[in-house]
Order: sequence, then C-alpha cells, then structure tokens
Amino acid sequence: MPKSKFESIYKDIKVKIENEEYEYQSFLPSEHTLIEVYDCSRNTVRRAIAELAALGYVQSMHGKGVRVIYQPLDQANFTIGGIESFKESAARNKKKFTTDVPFFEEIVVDKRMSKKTGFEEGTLVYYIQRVRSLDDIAMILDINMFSKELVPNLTKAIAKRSIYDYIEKTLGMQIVTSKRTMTVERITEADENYLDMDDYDMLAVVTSQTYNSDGLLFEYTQSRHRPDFFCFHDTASRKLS
Amino acid sequence: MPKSKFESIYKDIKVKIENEEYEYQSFLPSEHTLIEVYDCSRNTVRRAIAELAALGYVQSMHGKGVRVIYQPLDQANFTIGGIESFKESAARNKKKFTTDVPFFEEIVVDKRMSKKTGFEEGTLVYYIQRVRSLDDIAMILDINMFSKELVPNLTKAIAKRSIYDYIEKTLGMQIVTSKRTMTVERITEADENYLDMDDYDMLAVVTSQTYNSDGLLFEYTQSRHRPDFFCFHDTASRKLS
DNA sequence: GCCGATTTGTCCGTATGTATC
DNA sequence: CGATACATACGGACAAATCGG
Repeated sequence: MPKSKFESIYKDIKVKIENEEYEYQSFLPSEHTLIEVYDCSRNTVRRAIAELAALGYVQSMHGKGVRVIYQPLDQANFTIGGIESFKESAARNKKKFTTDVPFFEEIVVDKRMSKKTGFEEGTLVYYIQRVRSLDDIAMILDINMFSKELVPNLTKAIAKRSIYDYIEKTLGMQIVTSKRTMTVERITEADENYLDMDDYDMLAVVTSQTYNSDGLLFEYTQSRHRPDFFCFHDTASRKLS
Repeated sequence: MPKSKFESIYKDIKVKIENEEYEYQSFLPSEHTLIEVYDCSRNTVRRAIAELAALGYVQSMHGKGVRVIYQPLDQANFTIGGIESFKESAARNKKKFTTDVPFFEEIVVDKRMSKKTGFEEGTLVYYIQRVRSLDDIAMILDINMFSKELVPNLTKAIAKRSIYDYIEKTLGMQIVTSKRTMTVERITEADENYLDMDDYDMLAVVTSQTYNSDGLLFEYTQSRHRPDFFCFHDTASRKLS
C-alpha cells in the first residue's frame, strides 16, 4: 500500500499502462486533467510521471504531452531488475529453487579485499558461498560478504533460507542503494565444483555493493550465473553531463 | 553549459564529490545551507540532489542529512553506462578504434522481426552490420536496424563514421530513452567470421531499443561483445512497487 | 523519557518560460 | 496569434525522523 499521494498516483497510472488501458504510443491525459482526476497539485502528478519515466514507462514531450512507451515483454526470462532477490525472481518465474551453503565463515577484510569490496580494512565480515539451484540444477554461485557489525548474528541456516528476509524483516534494515557491475568471465575451479556447468565455460558475473538506509556499505556480493540463466534489463534516460 | 539552475547546482556538487571535496561517507551541507550558497529555492536544491541520488553519488537520510556514497573506480574498464556510443567509450579509454561495415541494406520488417525488434510490421529499415575493432582487434559486432523514415538518407559511409553523430548533429534528433537487455550467448557463425574470438566461444549481448524525443522507436540494435571487452555499470535505488 | 532544534519528505499554490499546434 | 502542454522556479506549510540537552 502506497503511503504517499504521488506514489498511489504513480501506481494507478502504472497499472493502467500495464493493462494497456493507456496504450503503447498513446498519450496520457494532460497534467491539468490528472490534477483534477486525482485532486492534487501539479507537482504531485509531475512527481508520479517522473517515476514512470525513470522506469521507461513513459516519455514526456515538451508542449505535446506524455507518451506511453511501455511494451509488455513476452519473453519468459529471469529478469534481474531493480533490487530483487534470487528468491523473488525464481518465484515470479514459477521454478523450484533451492539454496545450499557450502561455505560460511567470519573473516577480517585485508588490504587487497578492501580495495575490491569497498569494505574498510579490518572490517569483520561474514564470508559466505551459496549455490542456487533451479529445478535441481545448480545455476548460480553467490559469494557474499556481509558486515558483521551491520548484519549481526547471521547463521548458516539464515543463509540457506533468505538473508534478505532476515535483514529486512528481523533486523528491520532498509536496503536503499545498490551499485552493480556486470562482466563475463571464464569459470574457475570453484565454479566447476559447485555449478552444473553443462558444457559452458563462461559465466555472467554481477558484483554489487549494497548500502543501507544509513548510507553504510553492508554487503558485497559476487553473483556468478550460468549464461542460460541470466538476463538483465535496464532503462536509461538522457543523462545530465 | 547547463541551461537550468538545478542542473548547474547538480553539476557543481557532482564535481566537488568527484574531486573528493565532499568525501566518501561525509554529509553534504544541509538543504538550508545549500539554498543560501546557491541562492535558490528549496525545491531547486532538492531536484539537484535527486539527480545525484539517481546516479548513486549520494543517499538522502530522513532527519539526518545527505551522505556521499560515491567512490572513484580505479579499474580502467570499458564501462557502458547511460547512453554512450562505442566511439565515446573508446575515446575515453584511449584506444585506437575502427569500424567496418560488411553489410548494409534496406529491408522491410516482417512479423517475426517485428516481435523481436518492436518495429511495426511493414516498417522500412536500414539493416546494418558493423564490426568494431580496438587496436585492430575485432571486438564487437553490431547489428543495427534504423527506421528509414526517422533516420533518412543513411549511407555506408555514415555507418562507418558515426551514426549517432549523424542522428544528433545532422538530423538534429534527440535521443531520450533507451531500453536494454543483457544476456550471454554462444557464438554464431557470423560472430566467428567477423570477430577475433581468440578462444572465446561466448559473447555478451546487449540488445537495445532507442526512442527519440517524439517517443518513437527509431533504432533496434544488438551489440555482441567479446567477453574481455565488456563491463556494464549500474546504480539502482529502491524501487516503488 | 521529553522537548526543542535541525533536517529531510510531502504537498500545495502560483508565476513565468518555452515548445507545440 | 492564442490556446494548450510541459519545464523551471519560488515560497510556504506541515509531517516525520534524528539528535542533543
């Protein structure tokens, strides 16, 4: 349930677009109209539209209107958009998923690690390796590092279940920003040991740093995906230089 | 040169962050302070800060302040962020780049193509294949489709030079939104023919649809990258459901 | 624990500029 | 030219979160 006004307007329009009540290439009602429909100020509808534009749902055109550019994607792919967990992703695609935790330890971040992960040297972290399977095929190897200070009392059982559930529901911590880098890399021995690589010899690798609501880095993760289970979707708007 | 006030404020703060005048993990001056510094309204500074947050430079915290979470990346990687052309990317990385155009034709989009590209069935498009080389190594195979109606008079020579220059400078068309999907795929015969694949047998594939300032789809591109020349960077903030 | 000062979040109304038709 | 539509900017009001005394 949206708590703010602009958010509920955003959602209402978003649903209408997804249901093609507002069709691809058509124009939204004008701001003036939307103000009356939702009984709010101009800033508020503009805020909602800005969110939709950031999502790639609409595009504003000066003096003309706001055009819908959303097209439903027919591919039954595993999309890793926004900040979404493996579990959510799998559930949405109706696959049976399991997680194994072959490695779970506490380590201290050294200089080399610090440079790679962004954690300060000397930080105590949980170092976890997790194998994610879909329909019993080991598809993803996750290498997680969580700050012990910010994510305390992590256990192997929690890692097997859902770390994000624990972080959000039990610790009440909010995940706000996530920086990601995607590359394609050759497999390592660890990959070969843990994953069902079929005859693939390369992996899609997503490394991410995640910040909590205090703006503190609490997670560094390297997620190594078998190529056939990997699809990343993205929308970019004009960037300010 | 920024034309709007919020944009110049955005840029000023952005530079200060990049120069570490505002350090990683430190707080920006309060909105109240920034209002006085830049002599503007609260909305205007908030707009600038919102842009910086969208870029992953800062993170706002209710009741506390705005924390800098930008870290300079030391990797000399080829980053394909925002909407950036191959040429810009190569230039930024100080490599010698060349483009060959082994295929250049006009075709009509059929039903199958339409579903894949988003162009309407029957649209007349330029179908172009381009091979991009860095320091004389063929690294990227681009398969472009441009609407002939929206991008008229395209020639092989322009394709060899820079299509984006032509679109922006000659046609005066503005590129606004770009939707992208990234996957990892096995190489095809065409890849093998055109690219220096070394001993790689897979490619990073970026497919993108690009919309102009009228909200019309004018380009569909599939960009096939050799894995060692591929790095994608991204920042995600909490998404509204 | 309370209270007040500070800081960010949401929302409103209005004015002016600029692009489109 | 005027009407319509989006873009930018200002100022003010109240809410909510944080922090220090």
